[in-house]
Amino acid sequence: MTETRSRGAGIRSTAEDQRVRIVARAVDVFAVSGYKATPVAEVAGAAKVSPAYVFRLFDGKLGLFVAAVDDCYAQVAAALVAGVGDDGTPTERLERMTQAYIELIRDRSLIALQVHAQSACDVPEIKDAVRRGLATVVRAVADASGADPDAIQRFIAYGQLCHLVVQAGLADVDTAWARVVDHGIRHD
Amino acid sequence: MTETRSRGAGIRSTAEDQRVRIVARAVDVFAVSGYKATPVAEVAGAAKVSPAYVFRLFDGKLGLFVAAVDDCYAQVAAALVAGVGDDGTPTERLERMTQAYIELIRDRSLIALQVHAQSACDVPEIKDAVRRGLATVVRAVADASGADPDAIQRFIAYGQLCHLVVQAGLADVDTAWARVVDHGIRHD
DNA sequence: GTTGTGTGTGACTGAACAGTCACAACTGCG
DNA sequence: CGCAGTTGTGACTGTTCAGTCACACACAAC
Repeated sequence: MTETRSRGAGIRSTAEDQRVRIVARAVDVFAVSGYKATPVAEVAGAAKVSPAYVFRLFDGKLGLFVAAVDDCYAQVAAALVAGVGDDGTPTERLERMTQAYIELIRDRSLIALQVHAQSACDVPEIKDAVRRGLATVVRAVADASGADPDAIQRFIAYGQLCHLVVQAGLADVDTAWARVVDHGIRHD
Repeated sequence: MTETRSRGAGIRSTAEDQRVRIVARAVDVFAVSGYKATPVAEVAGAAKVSPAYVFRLFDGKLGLFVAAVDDCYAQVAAALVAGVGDDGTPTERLERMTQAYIELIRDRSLIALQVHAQSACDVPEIKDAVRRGLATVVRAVADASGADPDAIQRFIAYGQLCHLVVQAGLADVDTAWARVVDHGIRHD
């Protein structure tokens, strides 16, 4: 099978392209209603392919969702690392990462998909994907910030708070309690 | 028990008893797989009644889920307030509330259902229930602790971190990154 | 041409599930 | 007794959706 296929590194077939295209759409589409409530046909439609083709390229709906979750966490880790240089104290770097995460809210897909993945952790493969993704993010943040464990834990907790703010749409709730929760987390 | 007397304020019919019985079971059952992935029949089975009866008592599956979420947040708020006296500084009271919340993890239902509710916020009625519940909890914590807004925000963020730890089952992950995330959050 | 390989789909099947409805069984009450 | 109200269910119905499969189309190489 060392035929016309990818010699060495880099050359990918059209199917491989479609796979990444579809995963990219899957992140956005699953972000709306989550794993169980989103039909594969909806992802297929968004990617302009037939549902049958999606089932050919992925190992069932579960395989598609897991691929989307993996991609999501990879994007998050990349965005966090990209948003920080290597100057300043660990605390300052962590602060810049926090701002980078808040910027991520603008496209709420990456946030929402994490929430849906955490919610679907009763499916073992999804729980594994969440653990993998979390490991990626925590390690990336630790490496790029050099902060101590307690500070990193607070950073993750603050991220989780952002998830709540986004999902509940607290920006649209003009009450004292809502302002307590989403203080400092500004988004359109 | 007392006969089926009921005139004037508060009709205490058997149906009302069943309603609260069923909601109690719904909290536990929905906590496993969430709104969309849990059939009403499963809740009915757990409550030892027929699915048809559940549909009679509640306004569809959505009404049942919303009732469960409301009950869940009420229980959480009650547990937090119950776990704290009125002695010590606000910071100390908040610390005791944090411990009370960690105790709640023992029965993971109340935690898991919150996650599922947040995940299902694309359904307007569920988003409203989450906002209501959050309002209840934040106000209860603010009143009972007397802490300042920033401290309360940190408390909520820490709660959200607990949700992640429980859903991902980090207690079963014996790696450095997992210990960073769940440090201080001990549960069986 | 034919043969082979990879991309892509229409048309199906089968199961799960929300919601309904007619009807049973029990309870007073006149 | 018959009548009315309330609790409770079995037996449906219609829909949605995951997954499959035979087939079509493209493009090589021979």
